Amino acid sequence: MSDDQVNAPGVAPRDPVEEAARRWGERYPGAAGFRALTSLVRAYSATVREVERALRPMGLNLSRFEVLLMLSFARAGALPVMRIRDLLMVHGSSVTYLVDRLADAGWVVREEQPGDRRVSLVRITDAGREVIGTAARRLADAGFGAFGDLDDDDLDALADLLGALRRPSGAGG
Amino acid sequence: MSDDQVNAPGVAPRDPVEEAARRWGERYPGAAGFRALTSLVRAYSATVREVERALRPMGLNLSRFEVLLMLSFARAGALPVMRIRDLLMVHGSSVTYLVDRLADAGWVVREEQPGDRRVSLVRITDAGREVIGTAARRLADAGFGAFGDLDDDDLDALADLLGALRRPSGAGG
DNA sequence: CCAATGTCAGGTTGACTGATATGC
DNA sequence: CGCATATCAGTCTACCTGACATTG
Repeated sequence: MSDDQVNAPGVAPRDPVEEAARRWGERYPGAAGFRALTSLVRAYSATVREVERALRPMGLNLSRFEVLLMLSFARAGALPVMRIRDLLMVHGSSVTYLVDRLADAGWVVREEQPGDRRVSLVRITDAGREVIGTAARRLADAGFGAFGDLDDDDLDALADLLGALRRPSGAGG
Repeated sequence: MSDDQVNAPGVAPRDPVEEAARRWGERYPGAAGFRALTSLVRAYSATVREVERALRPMGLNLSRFEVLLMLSFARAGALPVMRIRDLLMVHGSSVTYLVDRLADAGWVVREEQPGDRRVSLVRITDAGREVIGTAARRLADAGFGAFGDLDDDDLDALADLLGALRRPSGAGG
């Protein structure tokens, strides 16, 4: 196994991820885990790049899109900052930053929550609903990055497997 | 599919990703694609957080780990900047930045490539080989984030599906 | 007083764009 | 000359920590 670019007969590991996984297996344990990790990282970066290209003309990136979408899905049309933080699995101060940007664009407003004045409710505006509707359809048209290349069965299987990663069975978090 | 989204009083909320996917399906096309995209984003962020926690004690993060690992896998022990860029699917200037950090730590050195003085070869040092060996075993011990919760069949299936995402079949780029 | 919510300031990371040298 | 390689300057995102005011 000392070939750099020479492929053994019948096998063509031209993909850098497969090549790296093979070399990992020669030296370290957990080659399947390494291959999955590397695939995840590359797929993420390729996908986010595509998705943000589709969103950019509307003044959105993926994080802002997600905040706005969650607000548009909320029955009350508004969510507390802490709730957005939990839904998106980001830091509280990141939510403050994101909401600032969305408020600059006029897509959300902050308001008090009656009954608990510590809470700052983030409410989507009509302009926000308009841009999120356009953005959602554009994103679907763009096939969600490269997800358009997969059929629904593959997409479901992928989402199921990925779901196990964000719900760690152990004591992680 | 399931109509049991009703929240009985006191019942824990369901998975936010599944909830969002359901609402997407009520309004927009491509619910399976949206679900897969959202799962990817959440799984990535949870996984990278775990992985970087495991690497941090050695002064590495995921990007630096990957550069050093690719160098340790290269037969010549060195790669041109452009080759690293292609392997990691990042910008050339990002590679310059990463190599600066690795060189600061004494894990790589830059040298000229004989025959083409435009090219700057990045070579891993003995110290670099030492740290990458330690880091690789620690990462495997840590289960590659939450990948340790999946068996090899699931990991292979996941990597296969993710592999399709980084090899766009369409006219995308 | 203590706990929770949210904002803010300051520092760090790393990715991107665009403008350069430099060499083929 | 065009083209490729790599670096650099400047910008932007988003994270983190810790402090703080406000409220329950």
